[in-house]
Amino acid sequence: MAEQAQFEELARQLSAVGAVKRDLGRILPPDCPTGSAAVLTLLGRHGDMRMSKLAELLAVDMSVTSRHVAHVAARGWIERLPDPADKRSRILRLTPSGLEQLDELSRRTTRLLAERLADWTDDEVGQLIRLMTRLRDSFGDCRSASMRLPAPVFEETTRTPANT
Amino acid sequence: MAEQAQFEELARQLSAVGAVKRDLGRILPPDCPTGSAAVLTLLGRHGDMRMSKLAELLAVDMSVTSRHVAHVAARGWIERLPDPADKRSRILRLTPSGLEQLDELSRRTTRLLAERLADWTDDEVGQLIRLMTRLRDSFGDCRSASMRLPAPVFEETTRTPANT
DNA sequence: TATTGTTATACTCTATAACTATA
DNA sequence: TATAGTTATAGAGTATAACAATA
Repeated sequence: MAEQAQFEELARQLSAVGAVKRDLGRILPPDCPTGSAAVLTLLGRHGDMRMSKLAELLAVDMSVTSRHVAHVAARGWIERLPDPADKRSRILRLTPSGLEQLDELSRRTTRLLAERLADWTDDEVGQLIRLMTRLRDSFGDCRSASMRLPAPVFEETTRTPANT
Repeated sequence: MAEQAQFEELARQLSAVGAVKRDLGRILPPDCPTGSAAVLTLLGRHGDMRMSKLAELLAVDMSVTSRHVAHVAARGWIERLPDPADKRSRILRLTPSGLEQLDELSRRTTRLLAERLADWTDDEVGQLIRLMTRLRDSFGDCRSASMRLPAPVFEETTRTPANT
């Protein structure tokens, strides 16, 4: 278990990484903000899926997902097919146009990262990816269906909750 | 130099880490959104500073900084002292009340991270911090006064800009 | 009655531009 | 003329709640 000072520093770095995300967002094509880019990326990586699945992957509320999806659908980058198994549901699928857009996103993002991380080794990038993925898992496991942990216990915590 | 697939994956993870940030934001005290928390944290870590310095550390426009600062100042968590060296400038300083608030932020954040990262080793957390810090530096160096690189060159790029 | 998805509303963060005061 | 900071305005992301259609 890490020390408190480390957790504070990690929180700081998590806050600060927003600047990097904004830099990446700034180079996106017009009409394709970060929310749309995330939708296209996830559809390209995981293939066709329903709204609810996409919302889970995005880790945002389905109302938010609905907005993003409407945006990319309006531009013809995805189509919303009826789900034969459930008429309430809709299957999301990238269109050829969406694939092109996704390629463009990929080119721009890759180019910026290659430029900025020019002095990083392959291994360092891999390490960062691995740790960020694990960080996400450590947080996401209590959201998704996994939930294999019985719920956090605070037996040893005599400290007051300090809930203001 | 890393491969393209790695950069794509890194971009994806950077996008996804937003979920973790939102989780951290949700546990903040009322009246203290993430912007305010960032201001308090940076003042606590770096001591008194001017608006412009804070804006640089936050890596956001000074207009944004001004808003956040106004918010925390209105709640008495910081004071804005005149700068004897420059009447246009203002020195930001945490108040005792601000220090209390900062302690509360620290407790909440640390508690959540300790809970979620319970199975992480001290070394793993340290690695993640180190790599995220370096990532930020790799992006930030072209923003701050450093600017030691002569500017990105695209001599070899025959590819069209594709500025759609 | 519960679930999938949409829409309306509100809040936070951010950037650009116009403006004030001072250097 | 240039810089430090503020304010007005606008755009994007997100969450909650109310709602429609279907399971």
